[in-house]
Amino acid sequence: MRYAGLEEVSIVSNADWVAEIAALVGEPARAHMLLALGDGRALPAGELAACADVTAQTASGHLARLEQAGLVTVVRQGRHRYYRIASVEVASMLEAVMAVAAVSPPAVMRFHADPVLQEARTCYNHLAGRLGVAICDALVRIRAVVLDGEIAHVTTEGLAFLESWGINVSRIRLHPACRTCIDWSERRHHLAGTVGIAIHEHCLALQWIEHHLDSRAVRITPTGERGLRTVFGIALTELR
Amino acid sequence: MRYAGLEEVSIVSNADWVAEIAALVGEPARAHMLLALGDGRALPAGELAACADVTAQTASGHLARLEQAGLVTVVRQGRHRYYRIASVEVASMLEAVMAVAAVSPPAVMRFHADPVLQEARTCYNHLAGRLGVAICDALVRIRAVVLDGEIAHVTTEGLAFLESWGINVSRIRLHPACRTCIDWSERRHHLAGTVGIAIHEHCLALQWIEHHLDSRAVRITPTGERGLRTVFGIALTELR
DNA sequence: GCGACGCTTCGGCGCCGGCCGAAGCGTTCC
DNA sequence: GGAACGCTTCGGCCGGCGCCGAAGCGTCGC
Repeated sequence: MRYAGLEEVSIVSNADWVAEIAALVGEPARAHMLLALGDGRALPAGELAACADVTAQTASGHLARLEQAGLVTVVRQGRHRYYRIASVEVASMLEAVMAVAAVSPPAVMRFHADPVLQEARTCYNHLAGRLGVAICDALVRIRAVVLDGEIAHVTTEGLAFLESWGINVSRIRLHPACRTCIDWSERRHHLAGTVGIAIHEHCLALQWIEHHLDSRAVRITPTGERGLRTVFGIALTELR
Repeated sequence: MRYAGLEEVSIVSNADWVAEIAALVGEPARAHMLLALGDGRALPAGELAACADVTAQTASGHLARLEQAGLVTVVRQGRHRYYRIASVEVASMLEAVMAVAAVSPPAVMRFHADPVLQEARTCYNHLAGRLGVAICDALVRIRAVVLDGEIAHVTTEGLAFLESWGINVSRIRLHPACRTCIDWSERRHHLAGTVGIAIHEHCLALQWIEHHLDSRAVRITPTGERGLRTVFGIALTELR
């Protein structure tokens, strides 16, 4: 039966294109390179080849395909070609695949809970891992934030707290809520969106964290260790 | 240099697992079957084989791999085996891949804008396509909802509107905000999360929409056509 | 100007995975 | 009880893809 011109139509070619995009990620060397770029940085082709443990020729071929499909962008700088994740959509897709990988059944569970990435890392533009989850938990504990499914609502106390910590909350005050990510390593939530990005950027500005040179892992500095304990009540030992 | 026991460690085995999950989606026959299940329904293996245009043996092998990896679950009912998407994470991953596929560069753009799926479909548990986007736009127009990146905030007027339409807003009132999805077919937002689900379920309850028997497409009934015009100011012609 | 470096292109090889025909198992209907 | 149906398992074939050595191009440092 038909309504208003609706017809029964196959979704064939969309599935083919979805398969093509997923297949680009579904090859270990390419996945390594994409995840290496996962924290938003730009890396040269040689370094990506090393990440993936393949030769420059192999890496070059893979990167060409990723670029043609729009998953990465490339900028030439002298003899170097710097690659980066092309869009937030691509980064989100990688996190989504990781979220699925993290909840795979124990029988085939081979997802390596890398202690360093579990402890603190960036999730494209915000903090993730145990640090990200601990900050989220601390904000919930002091009722700065209320979790509701995939949304985190910032309370009036929360705005005051963030402001006293030094974050400019003028934009957050307009819409005191943000997205959360399901953290694949902890299987709990960390803050994403406007609040998550603001916290990440503020931790960098305070030099509480440093970005690892060649990994998504994030280093917590001694200053950061003290600050996390003082401001959030987070002991570094609880992140290990 | 090291801080607090942090060590430089490769992310090798995580990438391998991400590649394995993505590769499961990255094969056209499996992608067809997964997308066929994308609206949350359960389908028997034979029907999935037909969706993917492969024999029962081929479909059986693919489904076994999907089940082993935890992407689908299976329930036996007599001689039939009914498969469904295993979790919200898997559904989100499929949407994330589709979002990337939709924004691929024009040079390799082969994503088929299926008119039926573009018009109205379900996105796992909420409305998507032109209908989903039109409802979102209408709510923004009457200031029932304010968009802020990936978050949609429900205003006081919005709560009143939804309540007068017949939705129980007691839960939404607690946290008047929800997630949005980037609609791959329209490249604009539609409402997901609590509000998106509530709207989808209410449209079903009012019999404004019907689920298509073997597709993610959603049928808009004559009752729905009138209701959409009356309540939301949406003409069916603007959805075609 | 020349050598070194970063990276790309070309061509070839080997392996893996998707396919289906045949056979088999469990369930249902007559 | 036997035929039909839904689906799984087995075995084999074939095409595609990932790999790298060799060669080449553009850039940079001395």
